[in-house]
Amino acid sequence: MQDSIEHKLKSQGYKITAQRKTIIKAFVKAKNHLLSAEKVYEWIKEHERNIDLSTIYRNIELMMNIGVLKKISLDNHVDQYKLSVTNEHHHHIVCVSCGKSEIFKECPVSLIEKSLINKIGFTPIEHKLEILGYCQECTRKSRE
Amino acid sequence: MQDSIEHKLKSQGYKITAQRKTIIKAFVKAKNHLLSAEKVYEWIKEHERNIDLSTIYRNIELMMNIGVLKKISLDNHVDQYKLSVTNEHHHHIVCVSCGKSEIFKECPVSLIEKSLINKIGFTPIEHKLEILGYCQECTRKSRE
DNA sequence: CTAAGTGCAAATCTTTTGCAACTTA
DNA sequence: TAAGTTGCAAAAGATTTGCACTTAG
Repeated sequence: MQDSIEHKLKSQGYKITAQRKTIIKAFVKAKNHLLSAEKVYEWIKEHERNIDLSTIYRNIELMMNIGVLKKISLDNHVDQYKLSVTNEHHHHIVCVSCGKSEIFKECPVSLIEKSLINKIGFTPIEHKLEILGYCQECTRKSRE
Repeated sequence: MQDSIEHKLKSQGYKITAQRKTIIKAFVKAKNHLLSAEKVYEWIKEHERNIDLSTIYRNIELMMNIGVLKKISLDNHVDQYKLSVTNEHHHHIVCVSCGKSEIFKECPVSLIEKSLINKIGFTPIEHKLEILGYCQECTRKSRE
């Protein structure tokens, strides 16, 4: 995991710095818990040396660009992130209490709400579904 | 619409001020387009008198609290809002190009992605689905 | 009249950016 | 050594707050 991400960075011409390693490590350790930039910063400050927040933001962006990190914005003005190595389409079940998230690949909501979630003991209290794309008019305009 | 919202405010002991009326009007006029606080501010500045941004924020929060406004956070650090009078469970299809949104009540994603969306000419490019609730552990803890 | 609401200015909070100094390959 | 990266400080952008003044009921 750590290695494969570093390899991916290296293969795209990015340098492997101590800071980068540490930031990746923080996400690997977090497993499926969502981390905000601030949380990453604090984890690193506690477990390793200090890394500037701006460095963390820059590397989070980098990791998103190379496709190993996914952003999840809830409604609280703090972006959260987690590693996402698979290319398969999937969604996340996020615990609003502890921040832990799990991946599910069976997309339709009906499956989710009924069996899938109950099967793992998750108590859904709310779900957000936004479908982004182009409406009829904008689809037409973009063709012109 | 305008009246029913004002009535709801009044019935809960809030005063009907000129500013409040105008803010509601902006959302009513916007129909199903999402509006950010800034957009509301600009619309009002253009069509009516000036209202301070803080007043707009305070009233947006108020309207969310009484359940007539819904917040939709996309990934761009700008909260957007739209009137939501129905109590029925529903989701939104949001055009990333023009900001127009539509409600759909048939929830399962499979329906959405297949027929429903194509039926209305919407071109989905991405969809966000977050299910919020409590994971197994937190569910257990909350029972204790 | 008086509690609620507004405008203004300043504060907060998250995220971004410019730049000089420092590393990695 | 050169291009990429970092830390620091400052900026930016969205949202919130304190407070004196104003207004709806």
